[in-house]
Amino acid sequence: MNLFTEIRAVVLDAVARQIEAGALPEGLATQAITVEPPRDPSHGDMATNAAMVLAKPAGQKPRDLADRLAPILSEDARIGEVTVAGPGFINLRLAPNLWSGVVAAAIANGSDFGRSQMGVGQKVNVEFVSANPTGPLHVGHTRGAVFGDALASLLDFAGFEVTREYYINDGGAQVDVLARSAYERYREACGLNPEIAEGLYPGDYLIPVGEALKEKFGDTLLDQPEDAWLAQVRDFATSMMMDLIRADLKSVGVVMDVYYSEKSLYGTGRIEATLEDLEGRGLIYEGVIEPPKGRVPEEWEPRPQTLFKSTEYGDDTDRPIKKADGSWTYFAPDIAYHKDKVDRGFDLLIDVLGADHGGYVKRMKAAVAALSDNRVPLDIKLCQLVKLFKGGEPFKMSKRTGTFVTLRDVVQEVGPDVTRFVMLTRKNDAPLDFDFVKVLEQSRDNPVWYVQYAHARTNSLMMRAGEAGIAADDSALARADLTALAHEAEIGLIRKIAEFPRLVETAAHHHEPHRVAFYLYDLASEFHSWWNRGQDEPGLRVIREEAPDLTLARLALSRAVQVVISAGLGILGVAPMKEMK
RNA sequence: GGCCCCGUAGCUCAGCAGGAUAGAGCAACCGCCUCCUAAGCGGUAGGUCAGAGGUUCGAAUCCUCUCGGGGCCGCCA
Repeated sequence: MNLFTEIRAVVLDAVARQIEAGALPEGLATQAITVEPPRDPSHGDMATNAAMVLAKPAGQKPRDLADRLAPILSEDARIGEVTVAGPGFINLRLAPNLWSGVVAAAIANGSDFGRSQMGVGQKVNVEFVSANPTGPLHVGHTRGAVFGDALASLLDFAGFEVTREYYINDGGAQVDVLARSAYERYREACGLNPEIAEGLYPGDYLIPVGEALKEKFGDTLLDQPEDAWLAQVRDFATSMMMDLIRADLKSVGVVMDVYYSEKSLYGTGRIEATLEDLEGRGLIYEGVIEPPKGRVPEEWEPRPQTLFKSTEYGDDTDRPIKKADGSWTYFAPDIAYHKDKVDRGFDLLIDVLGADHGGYVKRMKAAVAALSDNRVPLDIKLCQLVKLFKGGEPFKMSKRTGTFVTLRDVVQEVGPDVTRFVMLTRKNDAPLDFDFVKVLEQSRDNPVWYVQYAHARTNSLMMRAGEAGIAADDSALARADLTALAHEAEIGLIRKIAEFPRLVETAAHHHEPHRVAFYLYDLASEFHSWWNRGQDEPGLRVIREEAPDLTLARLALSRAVQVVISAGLGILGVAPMKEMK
């Protein structure tokens, strides 16, 4: 239930009636008409810009139009006072029972409060993390993992049918490097000295892989030429790395629906077929790329390559799909992979990538546009860097020695819930500061703690009620007389709760889960504020044994807040806390 | 040289699909604990929304340009 769309329908109906009566011309565009909370609550509960939007196409003055719409709107039982203000805003005061209805709806729907049908069951594929299967996930991947997962949950909540997907880059040169690195660890496990040459992966996490190789192959791979062992060691190591990555993801609460192997595309003719498809559209040709201007590489030599005409779809230059030696570039199988997503019937594709992939965005969008005849949109969300701090001091990591801060390090230090929430308190395209000390601080400038505290407080109120012998289960709360909630702080809180369904839809529309985190912080703030009023004015306390009806109504409001926090945290993948330790 | 992202209060950042007087936290200052968790709450102060044009009844928001910060730019993925 979204009160704003409900009232917008009333406005649109009023406009339609004006058209019927001949007071407005037919065929007016109404998409731009909005119903939203006014910035200043004294203006009313909701405001619509209908008169201003329609004034020009209708050839009428906005005030006149508003004056005619106002009486029609006030006929609706859900609307109380209607006023026209400023350049032509129509301010609406809602019937009191609409507000109390919000509290009742929240309690009745529980953690499903705010679910939307906006997605109308459209199929969305969210591809995220997709880290090379060559080692454990690090902090940067963590942000992508959390962001992608929360975005997927958000879209699910908004009525889309969501698939979480991981693309395993197991087809390129990096898995050969992995194999060679693992082979050295295998030699080490066999009692030899490993020779970890420049360019190999030096990390300790390959030691168990070496041991497992010995377990499986004994010493049969020793002193064999690379050709003899590369393929099997590669597959073995890749598979172990994926087990590691799956476990990493699970430790932050991320579970993928699909793991899609790049290698599985090779030798199936899928890549070739995809390129034939593009060729059939005249988008593949042999050509020479211009060197990048202003930054000509040292040894630039023009060479003919197989190119994809991505400039047809807004890219800056055409892109190679084959290397000089005739093998595929990374781009070719990736096009086939995205074609596969289109063929699987997704209506919307979302790729979550690191910011260093910025140059990749246009070509991939071009490819998907071409392959789907512009039917399937591809949105690419780039996640910016995570800067680590410890108590305000930059937390340096050394890439040279192969020690980097891993996802596991972060989760072990602060826990999955804090990791997730903090990573979502910034929009994806802004850099994020992550301070191991600050995120655990118990203060208002730590949003995780503050929101959890609000939830715990609502829980504590329920406990107190129980101790006082007040039945405060949901069925009892459903019978509360909510008209008792008349104080401005209470109405303000209810307003905030009423915004939640609308917020879910806008956040989902923009593919921006961080909006949920900010909303929860605001809601928590209003709740703490209300609670604290009871400190100064005992009459405003939630639990007042001498006023059972009022107590019940306020407990219902607290419960509604609890439900919304819980639903919002659910989208972010964070477990609400029942008490603060 | 080109492309992408960013520029909002001293600091860190929000700003809802263009709407009314631009918001929050921190830092500063002033108040509030015999009282449902003061790990908190209330209040004061603080901004030419980088700059200049344009579109619009209306621009922090959309378009163009300039300046500043970051990222990317064939044979890596």
